[in-house]
Amino acid sequence: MPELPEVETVRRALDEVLGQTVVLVTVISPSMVRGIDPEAFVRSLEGERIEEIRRRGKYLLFSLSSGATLIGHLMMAGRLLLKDPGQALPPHTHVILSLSGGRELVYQDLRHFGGFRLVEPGGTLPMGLVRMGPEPFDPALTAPVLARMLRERHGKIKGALLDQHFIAGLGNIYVDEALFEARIHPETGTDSIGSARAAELLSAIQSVLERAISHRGTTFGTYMDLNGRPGENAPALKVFRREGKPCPRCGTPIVKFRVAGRGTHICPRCQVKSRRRGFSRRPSSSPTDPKPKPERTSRVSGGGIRSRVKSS
DNA sequence: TAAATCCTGTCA
DNA sequence: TGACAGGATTTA
Repeated sequence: MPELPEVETVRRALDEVLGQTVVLVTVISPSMVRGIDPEAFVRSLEGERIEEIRRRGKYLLFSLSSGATLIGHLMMAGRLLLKDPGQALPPHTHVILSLSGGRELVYQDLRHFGGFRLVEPGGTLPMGLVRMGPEPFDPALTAPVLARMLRERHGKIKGALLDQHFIAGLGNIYVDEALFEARIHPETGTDSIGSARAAELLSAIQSVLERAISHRGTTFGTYMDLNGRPGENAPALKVFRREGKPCPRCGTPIVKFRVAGRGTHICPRCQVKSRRRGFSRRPSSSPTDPKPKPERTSRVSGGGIRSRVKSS
């Protein structure tokens, strides 16, 4: 599934088409063009030169000569492919951009979840893009900043990391990997992660993503890069889709369960729910244990003091 | 904040 | 044959 490393891999390969002009647009599946009439999409896009291609979170943004922006999202099964006109169209092809360089940029999507938008200058961007959280490699995202973001949020850490408004670019694979790397249980409350562990988490997120980018992404099923090559990061994964296999750190079998509606993989020994002193939960709670009782008193509100004991 | 939803191929 | 996979949007 394309997450930040996969989309970044595609973006880098797309440098090849910079400066080229879109000479012909073929929309095979009108539903893959969103927020604009497909005929208007074709009319507006034809003749545009591609000036710049950026990535923001999991979005691809093509800056065009008129000032408009072509926005693409691969969602789960979308693929961009650069091919010669003679080559057969791959199955599930929805949109084709024929480029002045002689090649064709093909969008295929097995599940019809992804697609394109075209935003005119001054037009409204998709909300997901407007409200996108910081990039994981943004220098402004320091450990203290992340620690504060976590303190100000409620809910499970996995839910927060999957939320693009919280932090951009992570998906199920790299959230599981980063939490393993940082030894944090995915159901840990965001507001119980202290500054030290927030710093470990940020560094885990960055190293997991860096390694995946250097391997040109992770391929399990459908993801391929612009030239049809699979990514090579799968063997570097330590917990994702490795249930039953030994934890690379301690040998304990990896377990899979469900958090935030997603399949979640952890080492039950390395990733414990809470390590805070003074809050020792029942001796050994396994991830599949049903919660005995919420035992949550109403949250402090209305002038309550939020962090009185452990200020960072 | 979190669950339901969209979609279709794959696996049990 | 039905559960499952999953990112973003919508709904509660």
